[in-house]
Amino acid sequence: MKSSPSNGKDRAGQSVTIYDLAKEAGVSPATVSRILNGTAAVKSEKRERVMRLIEKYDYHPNAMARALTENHSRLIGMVVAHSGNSYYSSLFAACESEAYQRGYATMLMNTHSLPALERSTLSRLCELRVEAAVICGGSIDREPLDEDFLNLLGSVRKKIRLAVGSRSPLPGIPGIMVDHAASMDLAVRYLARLGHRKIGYVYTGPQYIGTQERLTQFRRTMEALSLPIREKWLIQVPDYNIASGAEGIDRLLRLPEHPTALLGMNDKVTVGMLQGLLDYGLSVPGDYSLLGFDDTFVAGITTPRFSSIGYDYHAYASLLLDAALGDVPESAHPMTRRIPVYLKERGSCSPPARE
Amino acid sequence: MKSSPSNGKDRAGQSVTIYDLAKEAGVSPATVSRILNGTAAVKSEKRERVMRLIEKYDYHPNAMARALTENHSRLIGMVVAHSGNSYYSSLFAACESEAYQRGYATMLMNTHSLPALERSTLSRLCELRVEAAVICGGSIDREPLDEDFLNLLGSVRKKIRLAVGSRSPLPGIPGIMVDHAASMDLAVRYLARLGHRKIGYVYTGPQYIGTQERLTQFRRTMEALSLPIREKWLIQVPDYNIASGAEGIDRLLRLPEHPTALLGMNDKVTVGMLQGLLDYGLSVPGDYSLLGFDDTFVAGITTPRFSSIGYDYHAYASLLLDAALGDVPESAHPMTRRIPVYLKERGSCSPPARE
DNA sequence: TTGAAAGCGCTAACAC
DNA sequence: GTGTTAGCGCTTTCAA
Repeated sequence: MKSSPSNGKDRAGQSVTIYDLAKEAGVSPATVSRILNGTAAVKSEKRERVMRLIEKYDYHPNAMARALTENHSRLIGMVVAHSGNSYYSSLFAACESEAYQRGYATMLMNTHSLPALERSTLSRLCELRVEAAVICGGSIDREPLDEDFLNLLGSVRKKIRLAVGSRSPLPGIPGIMVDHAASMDLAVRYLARLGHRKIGYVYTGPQYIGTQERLTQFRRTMEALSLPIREKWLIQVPDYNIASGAEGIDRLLRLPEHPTALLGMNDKVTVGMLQGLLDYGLSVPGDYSLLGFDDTFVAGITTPRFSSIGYDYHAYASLLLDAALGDVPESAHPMTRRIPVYLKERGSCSPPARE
Repeated sequence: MKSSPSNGKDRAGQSVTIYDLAKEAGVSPATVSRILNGTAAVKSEKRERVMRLIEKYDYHPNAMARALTENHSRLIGMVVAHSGNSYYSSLFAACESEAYQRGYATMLMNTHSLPALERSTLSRLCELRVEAAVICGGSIDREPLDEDFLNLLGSVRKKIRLAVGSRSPLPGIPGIMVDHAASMDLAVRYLARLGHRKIGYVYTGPQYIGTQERLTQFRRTMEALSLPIREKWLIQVPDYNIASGAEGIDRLLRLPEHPTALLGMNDKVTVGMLQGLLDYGLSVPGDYSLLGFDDTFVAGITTPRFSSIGYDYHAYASLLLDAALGDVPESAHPMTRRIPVYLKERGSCSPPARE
């Protein structure tokens, strides 16, 4: 027999339930539920009485209990490599806002690109029965994909919907990804249009898909424009950070011959490159034109500011959630959608002064 | 009568339960539960059998159901003003990591400092029965505190533990806050030690507690050191952003007499100030010494880099979670703990060149 | 050691 | 319109 959980006075820390409300209002729990959800018409007199009690006790329905019966949690999990990083935090902010509008709350979890953490985080999300998880950064970006990770994704996908901020790793898991090829094409053609023929590129993480796509496209566009590709000017540095950018410049300037325009893998690397150039007493765009990728706000705070290839985080977030929440049959072909890119000019590129 | 929820073959999308495991292993659900939680000794033979099934089905216990019976969700809510902002995203990253270590998952929600969103967000967290919520930014920082908001906090506090990244707003709600007075004292004394007597300060948001504490301390320390306070050099600008910093410099340079050292409310404002100075063809620290607050990474990417007063985000996060998860009796006196500050030198301050 | 059964707070199917 | 009742998946007495 079901009896009111809090009989008589409230038990400490125990929250009010629909049974409490029902009893005090002299109606059944079902009626309270109907009022709460607008599931069916209820006599306005009773509705009034219940509403007053809801006010009085500042009643909040228990989302867990609700999720248990309705079989949906209204929760979305977002697992990123480093939420402290401005790329991920901007993307998350956009996703959170998208999710909120659709009535979902968002859990954000960091993996620091550690496979063990990726595994346990995904496991936690399964336990929480999130309705979908969005994965950005970490193993998902590796090329080729790690087999263990792929297995993990496969088994997680059986339990919860998944979408990734990368190319689709598996049938049934849609991917949304920046159009890296288009971004590189845009960058190179822009510099070429300014008159540059000698273009250098400082890049990182050859094990990541984005890097590979950009590098490939770099060669393609250079060739398409009949510009010479100098392997020495393609400089691979260890990390996605400022120090690596500076290191890239160091190595570049030691070469006998230099390019007239420079591309940096992302804004952080480009900041390092800029600092490196300035430390050598060189000027931008006087001595070198400089162009970054991602168009984060840092491109606007260096001196000089630098131009950067960017894309719309809100569009990205929106597609990511559509993909995560949408109905993607498990059998669907791997499907990757691309985010379009744009060029934000800030005056760090000009026609080459030297040959 | 209780019967296995998935009788026979798995129903689509329906997940495996302890009943399924129990039935297939030929034990009772209670036994499975005991194995899962190590609540009681179970014959290793049965344990083996169950474990194998857990593997086989990649079983994940339903955290919602568990939360419902155990009456704790292992969830923490973090509500911030703008998670895209590097101050909040760094703080969140630190909190998430702290929470994860303690076995909690974290929900991050943005309020954009909108009272309506603050209210609905807190409401949502109550429904989710998070075990604690941490509030940073928005109304919680206003001085004086809005009465409606205070009421809201009071009623939320009755349902879930609360901690705020500001001063304690109410008995029973602990506050953890940067030691703004100490930070300003450190800043002014540092400049004074370099020989500066004329110090200007560009600040924002006089309706916020941090601003007020800094401004008050600015006057105090200046007085303590017998330095002249010039009201004209205390420049109030509208926003916490780059444009405001530049505006501050504009207004300052129009004055007949100028200070030799400049303080910026936070790093973003300071970036704007730096850009403003450079735009006027002035140099740092040649013409003006410049010092910021928060020591975010932006202080290291401008040219020149600038020194800034900072504090340890991890210590901050750790105290915040201690406070949120700790046992704070509702009757406890308002209690605010302060985060110590440090000075990070990056060469943007030197002895004054002029009088 | 183990199982049966009650209950966590809510929704929904099924009467009336 | 409204109440009764049976779960949702788990933990936890209480007995055995």
